[in-house]
Amino acid sequence: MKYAKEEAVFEKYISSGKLKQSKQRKNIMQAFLESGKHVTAEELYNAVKRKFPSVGLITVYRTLKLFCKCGLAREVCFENGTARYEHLYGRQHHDHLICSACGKVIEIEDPDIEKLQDRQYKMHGFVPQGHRMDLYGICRKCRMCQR
Amino acid sequence: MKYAKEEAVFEKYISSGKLKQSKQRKNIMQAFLESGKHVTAEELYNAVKRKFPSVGLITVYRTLKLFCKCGLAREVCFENGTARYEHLYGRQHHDHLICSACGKVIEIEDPDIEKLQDRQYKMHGFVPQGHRMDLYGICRKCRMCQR
DNA sequence: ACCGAAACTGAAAATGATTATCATTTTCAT
DNA sequence: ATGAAAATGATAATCATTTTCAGTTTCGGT
Ligand SMILES: [Mn+2]
Ligand SMILES: [Mn+2]
Ligand SMILES: [Zn+2]
Ligand SMILES: [Zn+2]
Repeated sequence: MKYAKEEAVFEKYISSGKLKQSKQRKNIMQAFLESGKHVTAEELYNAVKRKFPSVGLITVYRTLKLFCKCGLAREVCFENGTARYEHLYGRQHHDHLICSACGKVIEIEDPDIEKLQDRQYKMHGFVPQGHRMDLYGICRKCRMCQR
Repeated sequence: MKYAKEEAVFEKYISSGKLKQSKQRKNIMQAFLESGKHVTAEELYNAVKRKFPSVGLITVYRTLKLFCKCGLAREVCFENGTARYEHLYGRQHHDHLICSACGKVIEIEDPDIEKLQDRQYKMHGFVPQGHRMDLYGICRKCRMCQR
């Protein structure tokens, strides 16, 4: 159905390794695909539990790791320590603009910045492996309300 | 002596609040100023202990927080979760280029990137509060050795 | 459909970095 | 010198994440 492609990616990953399918994994995948962006392991766990009360938080952690390995998810950590997972399938690389007041996250893609980052890699003789750029600020709405 | 200015900043901060001086703080400050860049609380603790075995790790944590508050240090976290503290006094804002293989950290300042970041803030109606940009890659030396 | 090895699960315990508690010690203005 | 306020450090608590391990499930032969 709606997420056939994502499910195919995961199944391919499962069968290409010596991994096995399980209903827990299917349920967690389902909940992940339906979840909003940038979920916490715990948030996803709560979402799954609503429909499938038997799944454990530990399995959610393990399954999120699998999603990352097969390219369906990416782990991102903002300033507080907790890891968040975002959908990666069919998405471009992007960075984040975060409101420190309300936590809203805006995804930004700026090819000009990426070019300049490449310039830095070249200048220092590094082979790029990936980067993170998080811009923190206060959004318009929070400026209106707060004071 | 060598770090008179930094010490002055700290003393001013101490006396302007209702804080008090202590030999532990002096020792930790000493060790911090002499330390390399981007130390861990634990690394600093070990360095201090060599000269002053009585200081506790807890006090190192607390004192590092003070350094951050008075502008002598900045907390930075790279991809592994542990916090690192870098010298901030008399330093410009900068970002980091990190070798994923050997952990080497290169500090980069790129006004062009900063300009583009500001453009993003403006485009989305955010008031900037601070950002982090970490570029991960493999350095030249690591490419030679490793394979 | 059956088997068994290998993988998966989840509860409980372990981890590791950091923080809170609190009784004792130290600082510093009076 | 004195005492209130702050600092210290041992211990215990957090909190997110990982490890362990015994019981359960999957799946490729049969
Ligand atoms: Mn995102
Ligand atoms: Mn630095
Ligand atoms: Zn906001
Ligand atoms: Zn290197």
